[in-house]
Amino acid sequence: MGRRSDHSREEIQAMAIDAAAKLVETEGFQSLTARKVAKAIGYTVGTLYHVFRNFDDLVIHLNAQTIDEMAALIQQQIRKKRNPEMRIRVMAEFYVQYATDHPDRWRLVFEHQAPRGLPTPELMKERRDVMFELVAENLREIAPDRIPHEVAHTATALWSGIHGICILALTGKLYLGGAFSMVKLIETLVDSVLHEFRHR
Amino acid sequence: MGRRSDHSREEIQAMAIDAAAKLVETEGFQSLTARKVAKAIGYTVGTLYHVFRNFDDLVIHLNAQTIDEMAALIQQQIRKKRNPEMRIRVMAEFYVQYATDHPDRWRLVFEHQAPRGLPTPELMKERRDVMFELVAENLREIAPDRIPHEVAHTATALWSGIHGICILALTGKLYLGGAFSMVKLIETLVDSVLHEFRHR
DNA sequence: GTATAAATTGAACGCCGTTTAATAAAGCGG
DNA sequence: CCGCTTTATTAAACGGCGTTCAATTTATAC
Repeated sequence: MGRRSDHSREEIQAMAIDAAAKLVETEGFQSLTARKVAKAIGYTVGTLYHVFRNFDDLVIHLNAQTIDEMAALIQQQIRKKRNPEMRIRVMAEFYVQYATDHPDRWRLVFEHQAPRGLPTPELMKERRDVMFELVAENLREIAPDRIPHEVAHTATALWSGIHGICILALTGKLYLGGAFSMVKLIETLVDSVLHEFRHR
Repeated sequence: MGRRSDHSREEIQAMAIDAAAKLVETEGFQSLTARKVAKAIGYTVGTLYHVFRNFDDLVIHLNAQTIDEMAALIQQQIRKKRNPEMRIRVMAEFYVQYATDHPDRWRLVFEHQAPRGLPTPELMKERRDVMFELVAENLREIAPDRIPHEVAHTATALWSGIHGICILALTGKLYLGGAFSMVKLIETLVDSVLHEFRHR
C-alpha cells in the first residue's frame, strides 16, 4: 500500500534507532534483526531499507548514539571535578559503570564490524576517539610541558588498558585467580600509568 | 549414502576444525559457516552435527586449538629467557605477534559468545586463564614474598591491559592522535605496571 | 547370511539480510 | 477538482544460514 507520511524520514530513522537500542538491551546484540526493528516501529523491513542503506548502517547509527550517550554521561561527571588526575579516575569509573549498565549496547560498539573493505564512516571516526581525547586533555593539564606525542601515547596506553579490563570482565573472560573487583583493577592501571607518566 | 567409515569420528572432528581454521584465516571469522566447513572436508552438514553438538561447539573447539597454538608459541619463546621481567616482556611481544599474524582466529576467541545461559564448557575454562597464569608465575618470581592475591590482581590488570591494546589495534579502533607503534604502547603498560608492582 | 547398529545424506523448517515489482497516497500544475 | 508525477510502503521473493530428521546405505556381530 502506499505512503502514509505519518512520520518523516528522520522520525522513522530515530524511531528505528531507539527501537534497536531497546531490543539490544532486552534480547542481546546477537539477536538484533532488521525484521524485529521494523515490527517494533510498526513498519516492514522495506521501509527500513528506505531510510538506512543496509543493516550495518542502522547498527552504525545506533553505535554512534551509544557513544554519544556514554560520552555525555562521563563529561557531566567530570565537570564537577577540578583535579585532572581525579577527572581521569572518574572517567574510568563511569566508563566501567556505563559498560556494566548497558553491556550489550557497549559490546555492539566494539564488536560490530563494518563490511570488509568499506571505509569507516565519518559518523564513527568522529566519535571513535572521544574518550582518548578526553584523557589526553587531562594528561596535558597534569604535565603541561610534555610533547603532544608523549601525551597522546600515554592516553592511548592507559585507555586501551581500561577498555581491555572492561571487555574481558563483561564477556566473562577475566582471570579469576583471586576474587578481585573491576574497580580495583582499574585503579591499579590508572595509578601505575599516571605514576610512570609523572616521574619520567 | 550411508556410513563410509573412511574416517573415524575423531578424524572428522579434527578435519573440520582444521578446515574451519583455514576458512577463518582466508575469509574472516564473520563468514564462517557450517556448510562451508562441511564442503571443505567432503561431507554434508548433517555429518558435522553428528560429530559436534552444534555450530557453537565447533567454534569452541576451534578456539581451544587457537589458544593452545598461541600458548605453545609463547611458552617456547620464554623458555629461552631466564629473567622473569624479560619473560613477561617477551610474552607480551609474542601475544601481539600472534594476534597480528592471525587476526581473525584471535578475534574469534574473544568475540564468540556461547549461547546465552549455557555454561562455559570445561574445554574453554581450562584455557581461558592460561596467559594470566603465566604472567602470575613470573610476577611471583619477581617478588616472591607478595601475597598470592596481590600477584593475581597485578597479573590480571597487566594482561587485560595488553589485551585491550591488542584488540583495539586489530579492530582499527585505536586512537591515532600521534602515530605510535603497538610495541611501544605495550612497553609503556608493562613498564608502568611492573614498576608499580615492585615499588609498593 | 541375515539382523542390527551406525554413519551419511538430502530435503525440509523457520529464520536472516536484501531486492524488487506493484500499489497507494501525497503533492502539484492547470 | 482533476489528472500526473513522485514517493512511501508493502508483500513476495531470493539465496543463505543453523538445525532437524526420515530415509538409506554400509559395517559389524552373530
